[in-house]
Amino acid sequence: MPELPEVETVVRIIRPHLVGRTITAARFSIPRQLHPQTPRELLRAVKGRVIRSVTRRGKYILIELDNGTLLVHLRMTGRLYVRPSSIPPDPHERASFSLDHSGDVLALRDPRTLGTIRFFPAQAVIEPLAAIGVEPLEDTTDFDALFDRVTRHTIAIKPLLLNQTLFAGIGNIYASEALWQAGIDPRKPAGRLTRPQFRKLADSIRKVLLRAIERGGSTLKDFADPEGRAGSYQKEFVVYGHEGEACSRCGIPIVKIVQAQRSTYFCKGCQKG
DNA sequence: CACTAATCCTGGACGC
DNA sequence: TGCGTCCAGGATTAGT
Repeated sequence: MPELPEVETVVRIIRPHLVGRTITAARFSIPRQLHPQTPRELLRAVKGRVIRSVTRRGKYILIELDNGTLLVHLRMTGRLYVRPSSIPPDPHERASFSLDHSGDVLALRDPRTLGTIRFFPAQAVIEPLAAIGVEPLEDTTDFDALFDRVTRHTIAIKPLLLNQTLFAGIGNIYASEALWQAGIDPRKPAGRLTRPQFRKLADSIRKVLLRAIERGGSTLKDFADPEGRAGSYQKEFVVYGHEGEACSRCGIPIVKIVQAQRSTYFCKGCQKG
């Protein structure tokens, strides 16, 4: 479910409810989601610890404690939210952390149980983040270096955008949307992108993601922000899910293809670059 | 490196 | 109403 804008939305909303709070208890119903740790080990690591910060890196959520970091990934259907303990847990709630004082609960709802939670001690390397690529919204990127890395590949640009070691946080929806914005054929081999094309693509990615964050992310089936409100960016999808409809730029019907076992939506009329 | 398929799962949509 | 099939925002791995 969640790509960068949805994860960013979640982080912004839960952060003020979490920072400074102490975790007093925790429950986990699907041990596999904690692998390689056990529920007992994770509980022992977090109980009594104070939450220092809540941040995002790519699609990962980092909950920094006074003794280490909880690394949460929502995968396809995960939702992370804070609820009052007076509200009963959703049937699909797979993990919960009780917080001191207000009686709030930080909860992971995840019907497909593909999401993950892991704890890394303070001095440990957070290995899943080691190879994560550049943050698309930050302007500190060494553009030439990234261009060189991207154009080293021969695979099509769209599936390459899903590779988290280049741009971090782009998922299946925003990959299609950004390529349409940039007028680039998703089937084009990455190595054949010109420097101006890649520049335009990077700009389009930033614009699409920023706009989606403004809209509170996209809501398809499972995503709602932690306060239960839905994001609305899906109303602005130009190609994703619009197979057969006329392209808003050139009028040619949007087509759906499959690349690397994932759906890609694009316009053959105006994505010829 | 790249392509393909399979895997981890549940549930909603759709066709009959 | 019920059942079978397909599909889904992600990521990893095995085999070719």
